[in-house]
Order: sequence, then structure tokens, then C-alpha cells
Amino acid sequence: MERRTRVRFAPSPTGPLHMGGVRTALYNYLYAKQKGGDFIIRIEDTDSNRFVPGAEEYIIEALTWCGIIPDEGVDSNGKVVETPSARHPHAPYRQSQRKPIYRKYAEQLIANGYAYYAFDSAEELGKARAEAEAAGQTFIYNQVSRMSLRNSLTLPPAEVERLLAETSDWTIRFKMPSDTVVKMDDLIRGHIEVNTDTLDDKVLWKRADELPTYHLANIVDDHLMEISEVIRGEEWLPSLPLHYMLYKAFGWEDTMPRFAHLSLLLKPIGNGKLSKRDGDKMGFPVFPLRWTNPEGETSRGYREDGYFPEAFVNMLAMLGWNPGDDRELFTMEELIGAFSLDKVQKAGAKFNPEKAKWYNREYLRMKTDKELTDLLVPVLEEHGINVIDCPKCALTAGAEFNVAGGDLRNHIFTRDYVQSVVAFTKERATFVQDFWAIASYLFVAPADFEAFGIKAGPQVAPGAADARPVDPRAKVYDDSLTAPFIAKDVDKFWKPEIVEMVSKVGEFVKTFDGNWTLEGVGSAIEEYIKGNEWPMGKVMNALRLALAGSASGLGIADIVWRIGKIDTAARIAFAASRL
RNA sequence: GCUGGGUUCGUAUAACGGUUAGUACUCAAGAUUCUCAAUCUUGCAAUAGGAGUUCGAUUCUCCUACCCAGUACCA
Repeated sequence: MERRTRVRFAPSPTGPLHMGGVRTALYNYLYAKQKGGDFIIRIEDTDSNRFVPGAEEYIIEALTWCGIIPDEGVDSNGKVVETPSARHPHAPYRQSQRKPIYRKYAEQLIANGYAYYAFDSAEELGKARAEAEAAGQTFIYNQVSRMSLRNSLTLPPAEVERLLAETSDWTIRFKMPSDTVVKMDDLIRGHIEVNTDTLDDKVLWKRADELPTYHLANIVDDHLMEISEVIRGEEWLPSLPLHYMLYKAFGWEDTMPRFAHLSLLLKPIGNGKLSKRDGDKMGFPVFPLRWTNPEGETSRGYREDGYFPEAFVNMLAMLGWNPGDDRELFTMEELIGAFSLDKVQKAGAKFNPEKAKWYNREYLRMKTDKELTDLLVPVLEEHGINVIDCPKCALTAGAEFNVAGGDLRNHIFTRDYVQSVVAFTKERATFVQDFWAIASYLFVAPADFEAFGIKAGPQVAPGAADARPVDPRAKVYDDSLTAPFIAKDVDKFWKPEIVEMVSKVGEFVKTFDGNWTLEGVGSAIEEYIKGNEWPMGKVMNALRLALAGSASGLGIADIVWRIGKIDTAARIAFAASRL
């Protein structure tokens, strides 16, 4: 009589899903899939005050991006299901739409003596709290204090009847029994015991929006939806006794789900849980997707920062869980196979942004050159680079390709050219967008326009309102497409005697008539420098400076072969005349 | 304050009560190269403290310290 595994992720649509929430969803998903069970989404929107437009859609989109696809609660269009069907028998899955369901359960509790009506106003309770605090104590609505407060336990029945009939000014509270030890079991933490005397009479039904609180709605829905395990955040551990008591009060002990409380994700430095602030301060996202709140503030997301969802999920999975061995790289399928709740860490895990990047780097390297090329092309296009699939089409448009497949002047490149750049630079990249920082000079020429009083940005026709000095060379190289020269490298490597040698190398390349292959050109340049007994390091670095704008970067042969004879010579000539 | 949870290198973690306490990230050094990165090699670095149980404790028990959560008509 094994029970079908059914777990749920029950977010509250009060804002974007935090990465800790994604982890909770992920662990639920992994657990369900491993057991061949169901992963259900339920929206816990019983607090109308905190509802944030767009949050629900965000949550579903974020989970979808991560590959965490619900079996129930959300349809294939990403909408929360509102009407029951074979696949979604428990609809609606939004608690605000389940309002009629809860009321009778609350009344059942009262009828059986497990709950009572309370008529105390917010002001009265606030006053009681303030008085207790002034006396150095904490006010608790419990079995002691409830007898001196206004509720259906203390008021005459007739008065209770009258208040219920004439006003809607009441809440329902759980009648916590006195001096009872609640014995609980947590799948991660083991056995826990709590005495009910330390607990209070929690509100189960709110006057404010005439809806149940989390505690009631949660228990009722988990029961109705036949949830077998509740895997949720540690912040719920203190209310676990209440939830146990509620299952008991309803007489649902036999089908009560098993519980697992996950520790929190902590900030990288210092103490406390990970918050949006930490991300802003330390420069990493805390949300899976970019989020713009109703006030217009935008928070960065892992997706927009260039993380692969597989890397994000893998990283998250390893934060607080391990497979029991040294493996660190897992596909979703492998995670499903390896996951186990008893390997989940009890203590909170500090998030490490560096490790997150490492994961992305690993996944980037696992991508094929073709996959990365497909992802890089849009990035290049944002920088004004044209990538074409068929060289013939571009030839009719006037492109003049060099041997590698690039037309530097017209900023047109073949897909093969891009792929070859990807192939030999991928080990330097962490994100797809890094390729531009690493190899922009294989697409555009370096130039330090600022040094000549020429502002970066598109050139403007003379006479225009915001006319800037026009660099004559801009006819050849569009300055909006340039990589800058690194000033300190210029100071260090651009010495007159070396420039002379570099210029000669430029002439040598321009008139090179051997076989134009990557290896051939590379060794020819080296032989030429060696033959002249020039200092290899100094010349090569100056050469790179002229070609790439920086003394550090890709190999000379890699650059020269790709940009071709003409551009190599042109860049050297430009640097020699202007730096 | 009270209640509950937690504590192995800086971080994430491994270690049926018996290991020189392992691995990964970070960091440092070396190798390599025309530079940088990558790569390879090496290194730095931990059982919070104290009792107890035991032949033997990172592991079990208790105490202390510290950290976290909850203490709402929020979830």
C-alpha cells in the first residue's frame, strides 16, 4: 500500500521567486520525479494585501526556464489551472479561488472544539502586546491569556451569536491544548518534540480578507490534493507542531504527509539569509529572471546575466545537497536519479557566486562550437556585426572575404568564421557574452579615439548640431565598432625602436606570399623576427598591441591569420602613425 | 527574552565509532607560451570550546559559545 508520491511547490505571489525558492521547487521536483510521482504547483495567495501583479507569471516562467515543469496545477500554456480536469483534478490551484472550500473546515474545527471565534480587535491586541512589553514580557494569545480576552470561550453564547450574526468582526483561532508534547518527525532533521505550552492560538481565519491563513489553507489543500511529502523552507519548522495538531484535529493523521524542512540559503559574507541587497552589493543575481517591480526598480536575473539554466540548476542543487561522492556536474536527469533527502544538509548554505560562475564555465565548455555560435551571433549583431550563413549572398552585397571568412571593413563575417573564433576562445569564456570582450578585435579594429580628442560613438556629419571631430580613418573603420587601446600597455610596449620592427613585420605580412595557413603565417612571423635577431617578446607584445589594442590576449598567429594581410598591415600602420 | 533548529579548511561538502581528515571553488607558487587566459604540478587552509561514554569520538550524550529561524488577522 505504497502511497503515490505527490509533492507541491506552493509559492506566494508576493514578488519574484528568490533563488532559494527555486531550490525548494527543484528539490520537490527531483523528489517527485525520482519516485515517479507528481509535482504540483499551488498558488498561496490568501494575503490580498501582499499580492503583486506579475509575480505568479514570473514564478512559472522562472521554473519553466529551469526545466522544472509541473505535472499538475499549471497547464501547458503556463497558466494556473482554474477548472478541474483529468490531469488537474484539484483545480482551482489558486487559494483565493478555493475560498468556499475552507470555510466548512474551519467551522468543523469549531464544532469539534478545536477552534473558537475571537472578537478582539487589532487595537485591543496591540494594546495588550504593548502592555506586556512594557512589563518586560511577551504577550501570547494562548490557553492562559485567552480566558481573559473576548472570544467564544469567554463570552456568553447569546452574545457570541449576536456578534456573529451582526458583525463580521471576528477571527477563528486554533485552541491549542495545554501541556501536550507534540512528537514530530522530519525527513531531514529527525525526531523533534515540542510542548504545546510554548505555542500560541494561531489565527486560522482572517477577518481582514475573509480568507483562511496559510496554516489552515495549507493543511486543507495538502490533504485534499493528497500530498504525500511536504518539502519546504526552514522558516516553517516552528509551525510544524501546529500543523501536526491540525491534522489530528481533522482526523487526518493516517494520510498526513511526511515533512522535510530545508535550510536557508545564506549570504556569501557575514551572517543572515541571502537577500536582494546582497546581490546588488556584491554583483550577482538573487533571482532566476530579471524582475521589474511595480515601482519600476529592476533586479538582475541569472538568465539575463548569461547563465545557462542547466548550470544554474546544477549549482543550486549542490547548495545543501551532495550525491555522497565527488561528482559535481549533473544533468537534470542525473539529479533525479541521484537525489536523496537524507543527503540534504541540515545547516544553511552560504551561497558562493564564484562557484556559480565556475558551473557556467563548465557548461559553456560542454556546449558544442555550433551551439555556442548560435548563441553568440545575436550578441555580435548587437555590436553591429553581420553574420551570414551563405557567403555567396554576401558577395553579391559587396563583401570581400579574407581567407578566414571575414570582411573587417564591412563588418560581415561568415558563420564559419564566428565558429572558428568560438572554437579557440571558448576555454577563456564563462558566459557567451564574454566572447566579445575576449575577441572583439577579430571583428573590429582597435583605436583610441579619445586620445585624439575624438569621442567614441557614431560619427556625425560635419555641421550637424552635435558635430564631433571626424577621424579621417573613420571611412575605413567605424569608430562605434572599435576596441580601445590599453593606455598602460601602450606606455610599456610601444617604444620607437620596437615600432620600427613591428612596422617591418607589417610589411612582411602584407607581402607574404607563402601558404596562408594559421600555422604557416605564425611560424613565418616568428622566423622573420628571429632571423632579424629582434627581441621576440617585445616585438610580439607590441604587435599584439597594434592588432588588438592590448598586450595581453590571443596568440599573434590567431589574430593575423583571421584578420588577414590587409587588415594586419593597416592596423600596424595606423598604430605606428597615431600612438 | 522565549521556543525550535544549526555548527568539518575562507566557501560548498566527504569521511558503517578506527583515514596522514578527502574533493571542488577561491587564493598563492612553479611549469608552459610571444602576452594574457586556459592547462598541468605543488602549496596554504578545518572537525567552535569543554566535559562525558568508549580501547578509540568529526561521528554518541550533556554543558557553554556563536549563528539562523519563528515569536502577525504574512506566507
